[in-house]
Amino acid sequence: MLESHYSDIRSLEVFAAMDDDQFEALMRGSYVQNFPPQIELISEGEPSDFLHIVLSGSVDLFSSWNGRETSMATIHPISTFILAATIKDAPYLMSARTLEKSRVVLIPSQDVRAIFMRDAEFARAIVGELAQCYRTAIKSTKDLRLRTSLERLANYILRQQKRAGGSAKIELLTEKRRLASYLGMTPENLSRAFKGLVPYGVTVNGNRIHITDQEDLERFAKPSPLIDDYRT
Amino acid sequence: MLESHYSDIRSLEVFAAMDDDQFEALMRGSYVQNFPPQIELISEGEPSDFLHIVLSGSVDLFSSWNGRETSMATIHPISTFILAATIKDAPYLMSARTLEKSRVVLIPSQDVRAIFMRDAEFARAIVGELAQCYRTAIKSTKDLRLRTSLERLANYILRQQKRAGGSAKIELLTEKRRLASYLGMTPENLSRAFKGLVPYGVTVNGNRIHITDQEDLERFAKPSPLIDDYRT
DNA sequence: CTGAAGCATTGACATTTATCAATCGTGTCT
DNA sequence: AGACACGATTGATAAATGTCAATGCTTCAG
Repeated sequence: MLESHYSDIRSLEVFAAMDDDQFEALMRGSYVQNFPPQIELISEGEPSDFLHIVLSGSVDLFSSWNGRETSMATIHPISTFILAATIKDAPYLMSARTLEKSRVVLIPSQDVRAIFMRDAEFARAIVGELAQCYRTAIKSTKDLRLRTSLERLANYILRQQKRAGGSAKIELLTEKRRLASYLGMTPENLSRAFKGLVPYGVTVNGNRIHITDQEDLERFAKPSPLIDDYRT
Repeated sequence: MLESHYSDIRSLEVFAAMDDDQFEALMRGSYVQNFPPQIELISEGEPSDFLHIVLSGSVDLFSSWNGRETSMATIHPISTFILAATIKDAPYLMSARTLEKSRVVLIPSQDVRAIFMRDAEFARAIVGELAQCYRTAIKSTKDLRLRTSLERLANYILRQQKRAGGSAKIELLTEKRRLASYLGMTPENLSRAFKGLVPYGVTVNGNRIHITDQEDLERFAKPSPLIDDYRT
């Protein structure tokens, strides 16, 4: 693998504290590949052969059952995904597909596990990462169980606004059909939900969202750090 | 703390491999307490002062938002809970209450974090535990997103049956109102869902569930190891 | 420029789920 | 035994969400 990405990857929390030699070893065994959009990188149920890192582009994690499909999360650069399956040497619970042209690092799971056993700093870093993933999953479950679809959309908009710096005008970076799936509803209902937010100070035009009444929206959405703050 | 529980706790996967001295140190700083039923042990949002271990009885993890409440999981002996919050030194995302008279070990979170930094074996064991928790959370999200309430109930019954050894007659160990909350529905709908399963070979009488047609139920429930097998 | 493809939107309708109120059943206390 | 408390069930109704079909709007290839 080209050394040009080393520093980017190294700056990830999971790899930051580990031993130099171990990191080199990990990188030497890994591959970097470019994928076109809509390529299925992994399929749920398969053994976890590689730990993945998105360097550029974006990746959708989704799951299927009985002919239905749901989008579980979107991975943006630079981050790893399916770390838990790699560590436990267990089958993937989600499938992954590129949303756009993406550059992805593949690190053989065996190597990750071997170095996990050797390098205590690496092990500790993985603890931090997994705890984060777990807590994010719990938050997402709370979002789903405690809120209606309208409330989920309202809070999603507020989260995106925060990520974008707090401006009253933000842009949707995902297709609406995928956003609908992510929010646990149909595209038709997402359309209606956007209309349902007009009384609370939200207007939509294509990908542009305009928050005309921040206070009103927040009063309706009732965002909570225990659900909506993905950093803690 | 009394030494009589040491071996029980030590046999937990998280504590099994760690250094003897470190384990002793952890135990020396911890408390064992007996709680009556319906006591709120922790509240979401609070700082995570203690790692908890249920020795006997059972504990319900639940969350609230905007006046609504949902049961997230039930903890049975012997297991830890809220490990992620302890390790990250972050606020609890869920509240916990005893369901029955319960014996609980409280280990100061500071001690856990200190020993986590010192003992590499402990750190690795925590990785295993967190990966497990994460994967269980993902499975539960898939259950919720991909299945109707009737399907969730059907699969719940099959999981309980497996846990109970596979007999055609099993007993519900939880109140129906709490089961309803856990399955993401109202008690009224749980009643109707049980009736809705009669055509697929399930009859209910109080706490007793009788699976009269195993094949039919499985054909309807379509259980999947990627959702319903909590061990992998 | 034009047509085809694909997503988004809308309306009508069906299904699922929640809510409210009443009733039933069971166990407990006196 | 009788009264009470409490969860479970039932029925009627409302609200939320999904489905289907038709239409609108962009984008992009030819």
